[in-house]
Amino acid sequence: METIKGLSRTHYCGDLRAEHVGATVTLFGWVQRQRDLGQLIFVDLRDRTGIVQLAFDETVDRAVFDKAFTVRSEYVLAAVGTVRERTSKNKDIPTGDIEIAVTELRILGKAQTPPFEIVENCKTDELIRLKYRYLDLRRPDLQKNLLMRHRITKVTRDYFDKHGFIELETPMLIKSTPEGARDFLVPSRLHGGEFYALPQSPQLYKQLSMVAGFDRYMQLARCFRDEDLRADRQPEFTQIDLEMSFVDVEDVLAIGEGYMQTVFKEVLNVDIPLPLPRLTYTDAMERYGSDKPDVRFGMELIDLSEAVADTEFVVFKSALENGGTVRCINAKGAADKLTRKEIDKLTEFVRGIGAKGLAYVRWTADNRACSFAKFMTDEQMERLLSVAGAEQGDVVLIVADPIKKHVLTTLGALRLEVAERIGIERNGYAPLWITEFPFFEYNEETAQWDAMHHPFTSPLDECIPYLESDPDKVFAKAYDLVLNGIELASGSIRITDPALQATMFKALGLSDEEAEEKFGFLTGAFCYGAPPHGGMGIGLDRLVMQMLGAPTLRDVIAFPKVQNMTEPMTDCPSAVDDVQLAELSLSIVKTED
RNA sequence: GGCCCGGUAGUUCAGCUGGUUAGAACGCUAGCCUGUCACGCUAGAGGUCGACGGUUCGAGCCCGUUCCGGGUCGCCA
Repeated sequence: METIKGLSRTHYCGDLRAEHVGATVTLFGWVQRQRDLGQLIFVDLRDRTGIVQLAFDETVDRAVFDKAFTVRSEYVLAAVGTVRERTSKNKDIPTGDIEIAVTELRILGKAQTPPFEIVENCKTDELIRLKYRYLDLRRPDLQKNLLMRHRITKVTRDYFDKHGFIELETPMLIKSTPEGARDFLVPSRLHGGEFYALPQSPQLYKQLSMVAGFDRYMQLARCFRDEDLRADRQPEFTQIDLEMSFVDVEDVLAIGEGYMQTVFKEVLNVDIPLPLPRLTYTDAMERYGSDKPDVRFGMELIDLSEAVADTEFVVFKSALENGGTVRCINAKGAADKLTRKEIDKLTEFVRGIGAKGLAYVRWTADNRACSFAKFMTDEQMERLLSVAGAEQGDVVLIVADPIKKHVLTTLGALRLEVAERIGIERNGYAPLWITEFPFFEYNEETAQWDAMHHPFTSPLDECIPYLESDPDKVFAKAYDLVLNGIELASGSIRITDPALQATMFKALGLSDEEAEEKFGFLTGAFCYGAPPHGGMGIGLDRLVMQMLGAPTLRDVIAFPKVQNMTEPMTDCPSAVDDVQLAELSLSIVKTED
C-alpha cells in the first residue's frame, strides 16, 4: 500500500466533463470495476459524485500499467493524469465523453471481495447489507438518500433561523416520567439504584426555554422510545422540534406549513400550495376512518345506517340497536379485480384487525353478488346502492358494529388495503392538518378516560367548562401534520395557567403528590411568569422518507436498528462485564422460560 | 406477546410427487485478448440446503421445536 503524500485532490470523479480536456487532475476514489483487455486496461473510479474512467494503454509507463493490472473492485486509488476525449464515448454516464490518461497511480487501500456488489438497486438481503453497512452506504442509492437528508436539515436550519428560531441543545440524560412510550433507562454510577432516561422528546425542556424567554426555539433533536419497530418507526429517531412563545394555534400552523412549502420547494422543487387543507379529527374519522388519512384518493366512508335501518339482516340490526353504525366504502370499478376470492381475503384482513366480518355487494355485468341478499328486499337493496353511490362495476364493502369507532377505523384500514390491492394511483404529495383532537380517549379495558396527548396540552378555550363533567366534549389545541397517510408532525398549544394545569392532572387521575413529584419543576416554573406558548415536533426521518419515496426508514438513516432492536454491524446491545455492573450497582437476574 | 411471509454457493435464485454425485446466472481465481464501459473467450474453485430433533429404505423437500430477517396487530400519552 502506498501513501497519499504530496497528492491533493483537484476534482471529484463525477464532476469531470469535456470542458476539462487537457487538464491535469488528481483523483481519489474506489474501484468500481477493472476491465483488462490485454494491452489495454480500464478502471472505473467512483467517489460520492459519480464514476470516471481511467485508461491505461501503450503510452503509459510499464510500472503503472502493471499496477493497474493488479487492482480489484473496491481498492482505494489515487490517480494523477490528463483528461482526454474518448475515442468511443459512453452516453450512459455524465462523464462518458472523457477519460483520464493516467500518469501516476497509487493503491491507497486494498479490498477483499465485498459480500455484495456496490451498485444501485442492490437486490441483496437487507440483513447482509446492514452487517456491512459501511459498504451498503457506498451504494449510490444510499449516498443519494443521505446527501438529500443533509440538504433537508440544512434547509430546515436556514428556514427556522430566518424566522427567528434559535437552536438550543437539550440534555440526553433526563428524568424518567414513564407515561406513554417506554423510556430507555441509563443507570447512574454515582447514585446507585437510580436511573436517567433518554428523552422521548425534549418536550419539558423546550417549554422551560419558553419560560426562560428564548421566544422561539428549534432543535434537530434525537429522541428515543423503547417500543417495537415498524417500517416507519425506529427506537432512535430525529425530530425537528420547535416551540414558540406568544402564539395560538394559527401561528404555529403558519410556521409549520411555511416550512413544508420551503423544504419541498428548495429540495425537490415541488410546489406545495398554502394554506394547507385542514380537517378536524372528527371529520377525518368520519370521512377516512383515520386520523392520518391519505387524501390522494377518494373512496370515502359512507354512512348506511339510515338506508339499512329497516332490514332484517341481524348483523346490521344488532349493530344499530346497540347504538352502533353501518358504514361502507365503495370501490369504484373494482368488480373485476375484487373477485370473490379477493373479498374473502379482505374479510380475513378486517377480522385480523378486530372486525367481526365484512358484508359486500359486488355488482358485475352479470349480477349483484351480495353476502346478505336474502335479508334484503329489492327496494332496500336499491336504496343501499343508491346511498353508496354504486353503479355496475363497483364493489361496496360494509362494516357494522355497535361501537362506531371500530367501524370507522376498520373501514379506514380497509380503504388503504383495497387501494393497494386494486392498484389505485397515489402520486404526489398531499399534506394536510388534522386539528381539534379529542382531549380524552375512553379506555374500554379500564373504563377510564385517558389523555390522548401529554398532560400539558391545552384544551380549546370553549371546552374548559366540560373538563371534569363531560370528558367526551373536550377537544384540544392539538394538531397533526399528515402527509400521504403518514403522521409527520404533531403539536399543541400548552397549558400555562397553573390552576388549569392542576385541573388537568386531576382529570387524568394524577394526585397532587404524583404531579408534584413528576412535573413539579415545570409547574413551578410556570409560577414565575410563563408566556403562552406552543409548538410541534416534525419527524425528520419520516419527512426524508416521504420526500425520497423510500419504502422504509432504514433507507434514510445511516446506521439503523433492525426489528428486534439490534444493530447487525456492531451486534449491540451486548452484555457487559461484572465490574461494570458492580460500579452501577446492578446485577442481572436470569429468568427461565 | 399474536398472525403472515421468508432462510439452498460470496450474491440473486431454480430445485418436479420424497429417489443417482444439489443446479443456473452474476461475482471470484487463472490464462488469452488494444477501445471496453454489465467487455469478450477458455478453464477452475466455491454448499453444515439457518439449527436441532422426528417420520422414512431414503429428507433441500414431510412433521415438530428453535434461531434469524421482513411485514403487521398489540404497543407507540
